[in-house]
Amino acid sequence: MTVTTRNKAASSSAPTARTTYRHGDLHRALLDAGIELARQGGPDAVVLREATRRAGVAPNAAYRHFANRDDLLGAVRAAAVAAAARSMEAELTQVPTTGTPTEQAHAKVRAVGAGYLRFAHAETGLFRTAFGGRFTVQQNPDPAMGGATGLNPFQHLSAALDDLVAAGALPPARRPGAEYLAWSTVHGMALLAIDGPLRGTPQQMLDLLSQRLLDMVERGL
Amino acid sequence: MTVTTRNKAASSSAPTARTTYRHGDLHRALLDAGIELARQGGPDAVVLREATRRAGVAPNAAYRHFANRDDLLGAVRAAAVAAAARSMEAELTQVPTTGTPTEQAHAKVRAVGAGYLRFAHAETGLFRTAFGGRFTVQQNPDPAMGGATGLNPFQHLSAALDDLVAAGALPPARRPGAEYLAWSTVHGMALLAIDGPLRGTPQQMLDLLSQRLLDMVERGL
DNA sequence: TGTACATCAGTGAACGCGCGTTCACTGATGTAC
DNA sequence: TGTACATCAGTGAACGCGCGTTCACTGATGTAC
Repeated sequence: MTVTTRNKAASSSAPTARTTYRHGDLHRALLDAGIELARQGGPDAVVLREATRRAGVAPNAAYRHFANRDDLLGAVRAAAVAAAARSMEAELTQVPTTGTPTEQAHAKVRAVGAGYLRFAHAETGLFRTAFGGRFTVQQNPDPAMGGATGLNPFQHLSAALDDLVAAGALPPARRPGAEYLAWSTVHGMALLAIDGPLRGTPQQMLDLLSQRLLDMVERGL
Repeated sequence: MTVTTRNKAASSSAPTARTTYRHGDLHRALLDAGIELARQGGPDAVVLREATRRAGVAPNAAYRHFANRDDLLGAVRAAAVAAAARSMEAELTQVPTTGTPTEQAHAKVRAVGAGYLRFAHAETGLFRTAFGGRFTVQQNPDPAMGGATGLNPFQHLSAALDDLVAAGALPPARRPGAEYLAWSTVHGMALLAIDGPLRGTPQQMLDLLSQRLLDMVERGL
């Protein structure tokens, strides 16, 4: 590989000096920079000029790859939603395959909720980017919002609730709309812990509250 | 009343031309303008220059009454929290005084939750100002955040849960932290309905979901 | 294999915007005598 | 009751900031011959 080869490897968001006139993969670099900005400061921190600065490029170069600032933010948001999906998947893989179908189904619902809360806590900036301001995660979504399994967070939750019905642990009559009841609950707690009165609460206490919250959902659904 | 009398009546936020050099009650006028801005556009819309514009005054005149933009926003936020408290109180007065203590206690908890959700829906901008970004509503709060009864939203919820324990409908062991479980639930639904996937859902459907959500909380606590 | 050329990714300079905030001021008001 | 004066609420002008975005450009790259 010669020095003047298209530096596809230079796609990191670090402001390393380019050796080539062309960047190589500026689209990716801008997206990565945007994701990093969102990680640290939430959606408002996704500033087009700052992303180009980090990519080591003139501000207007971004317009070769994104229509405008909103377009970049949308791409960052999709990445954030996908990261949330992956967090859920990480919890889902921990669910033991032993136990009755009912136990497994309950464990899956808890895993989805726990993954959501864990993501909110561990990646506050991305969480706020994904679910903070105006957002939509539909049933027929942007594939960019899926995790490794291709399912987005909403779909993971739906699948878990479907399992609950299949296992006979949730009356079918109560199934419609149950996503929104469950989602409301964890969403609210996530936000109270990030921005609200639970901010600064010790992690141990938050974990306890989260468990009680998931108990409440199981019992209440 | 002569023309040059201090126009204390001119404290509305309307940009009516002043007849006097002094404004009369600019503090109030700026606060009212700020509240109106928050009503329409949430916390970010509380722009100091716009508030002075609406008060018919030079931009820097605001600094006679507020330390800076954040100070004004804080005052607007307190007013928004107080408005939320009043919304809860409006629901609480509807609770019938007939019925067993247990029934009444349950009804009060529902009323507090319903007031919160109603406020979020009816006054979206104020709701987001009060509970949208970083916020705190403590147990020993700014009295400016209380409603007509002097209690703030958090205190209303706490009182309702205390009643539930007193009526024997909630085991005392489950009382600590129950505020946060209940609050999470309605907070999450409020936000999903304002900014999230439930945005645009018909009011009828939202009311139904809200009732099911409150059912879930009652059953699950 | 070498050369001419079209493409288009990134450059450099500039724009208008609205914001929060500071400065030295002016003039209406209320008070002390 | 009238007058001098201190107070301080609101003025007018200006600042620096960083943003998103547009313009005409330049020069590296890949391709057609």
